[in-house]
Amino acid sequence: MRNLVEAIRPLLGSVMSQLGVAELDWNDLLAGSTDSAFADVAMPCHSLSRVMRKSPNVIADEILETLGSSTDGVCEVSSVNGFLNFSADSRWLAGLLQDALSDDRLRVSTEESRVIVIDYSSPNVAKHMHVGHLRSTVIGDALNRMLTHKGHRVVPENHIGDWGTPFGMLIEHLIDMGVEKGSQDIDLSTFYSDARAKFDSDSEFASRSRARVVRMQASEPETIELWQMLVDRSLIHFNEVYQRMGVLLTDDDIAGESKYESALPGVVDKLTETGMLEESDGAKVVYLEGWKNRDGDPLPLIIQKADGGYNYATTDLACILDRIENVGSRDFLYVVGAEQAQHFSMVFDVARNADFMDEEVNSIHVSFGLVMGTDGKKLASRTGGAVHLNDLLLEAVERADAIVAQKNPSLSDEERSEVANMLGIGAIKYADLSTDRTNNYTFEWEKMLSFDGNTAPYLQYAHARICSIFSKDGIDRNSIREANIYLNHEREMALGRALIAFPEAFDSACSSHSPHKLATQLHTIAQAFASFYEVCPVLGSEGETRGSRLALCDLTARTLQTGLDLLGIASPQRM
RNA sequence: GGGCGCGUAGCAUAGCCUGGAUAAUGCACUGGCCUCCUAAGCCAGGGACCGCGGGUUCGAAUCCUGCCGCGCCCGCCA
Repeated sequence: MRNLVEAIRPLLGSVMSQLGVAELDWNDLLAGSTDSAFADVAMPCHSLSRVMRKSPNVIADEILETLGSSTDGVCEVSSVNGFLNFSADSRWLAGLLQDALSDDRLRVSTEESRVIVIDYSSPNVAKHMHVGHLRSTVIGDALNRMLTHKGHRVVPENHIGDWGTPFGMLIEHLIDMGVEKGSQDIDLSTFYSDARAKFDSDSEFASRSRARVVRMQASEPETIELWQMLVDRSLIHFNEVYQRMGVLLTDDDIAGESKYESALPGVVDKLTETGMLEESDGAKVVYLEGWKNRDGDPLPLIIQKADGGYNYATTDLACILDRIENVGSRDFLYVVGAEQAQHFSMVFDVARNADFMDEEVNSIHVSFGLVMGTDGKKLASRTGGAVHLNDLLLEAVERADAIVAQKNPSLSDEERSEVANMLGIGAIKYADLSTDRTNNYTFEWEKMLSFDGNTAPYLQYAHARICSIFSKDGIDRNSIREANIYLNHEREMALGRALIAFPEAFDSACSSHSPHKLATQLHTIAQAFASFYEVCPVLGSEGETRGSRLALCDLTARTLQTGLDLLGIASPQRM
């Protein structure tokens, strides 16, 4: 109820100055009510007792009296137990809804545009994407969509694991497999583990692999060609998964570790210049204030290993420099699991201390918890290995297909298959996005695909129901953009309140990088709609009521569709 | 041992940043509602010492602090 607070504030301001209360003493008190049963906006007057030397009850009464009729047409005001309660006036609310109705952006404002880099997904070359990449991909993609909608230029960066010592064995394995077959034929499901097994058991293979790493780092053309085959094969796989998921990432967003390889010595040089770099057991490291290891000794961030190789930390630092110097961004989001919190904290510290980032740079680790199985442990396949993401997506669509076939047999095979795709993928994404990302979440098919509760299908169903109203009577949705809205029924008011809160929920979701705040509001809207729809006939009503209700339906559908789209979830017209 | 995070009805969660009233939502449970726009739904009801103890405050799920429990991280992986 941000709008109502802002509408009331000036009215209250003049009253408070009449009563001789300083702005500082009351300004923060006016806020959305904690319980909508009381009011939309409330002001507890208890802390004013000290200033006004009266009881909260008397103060609230006095303010109410002084406000007089100034709030007419905006809200109704009452005084209860030392609280001033403000309830939105139906005409005032209807006015806002009409603004939203005629607005393509549904009253969502844009911010001054910034260039925001979002680091997400980050699968590994020569491996299948697995469940470990799910949350980063889903959350990162939602943030990409949300912040773009908020007016920013988002630069997605997909830091695929495409470099480092494992590639020696991967390339040698590729040679053993018969390169002439072409990269299309590489079977990623066992490629990495086969190579690893050979590396561990076959010393001849292992030494070839080590030699190959050296040749790779020397950019030997033949080796790079083989490496490229592995990358290309993997990109085909990544893109297949991204397309199935409906994720925005493309090959243009690939920023693998190899991209920064040539910049790594420069990072070492720069850190050497600052005098931060120290030597420890042959490695070049930075010691940071406040970090201790298990034994209580200072814990370093390793910049260059004793063997001359580099770590992830160095790549991250090179990447930070690249973003500032080449990408032109000062806002970095890292959508990476919570277990890497310490790593990022240390990298950011070094980057700031070395002046790679000044105070204007916002570098944020957007962390998230684990995907858990119903057994309470980290989700794994029956054999204990990582669950392949593609399998997970296929199963979701398959399960959705079976449900849709049962619930709505009238759909054609083609339409059912489209709908199943939207429902299945939407269900997986929504399950992830609808709870606070910092918590672990439990992966449960039955729950996420249920049509009851805070699930994607429930929201999609609400949207589809509205679409069917319009298609039933062949009403052109654009024709009601200028309709007058009248909120005469209690449930129309409730729906109106839910819809009005959409922009502020979205803003809050953006600023805290928490998609669940948007999801929660969408669920509230869908619930309010279902409740309204039950008792307020739309097509069966007449005159201005019919026009008004059609407008409410259109606004609800567009809000749900927009909101789901911002989360990366499709809204079927029928289901 | 140190650091970070989490702990809210049987289960899953929101609210915590920025303190405010009878702690919100969903699942599950109980009872009602389809000659009527998708019952894939709606309405009503029961169910919570907000992990435990201190402190700050007129007021604490929310802020501070000490415990307890769980998870993750803690030197050449990413």
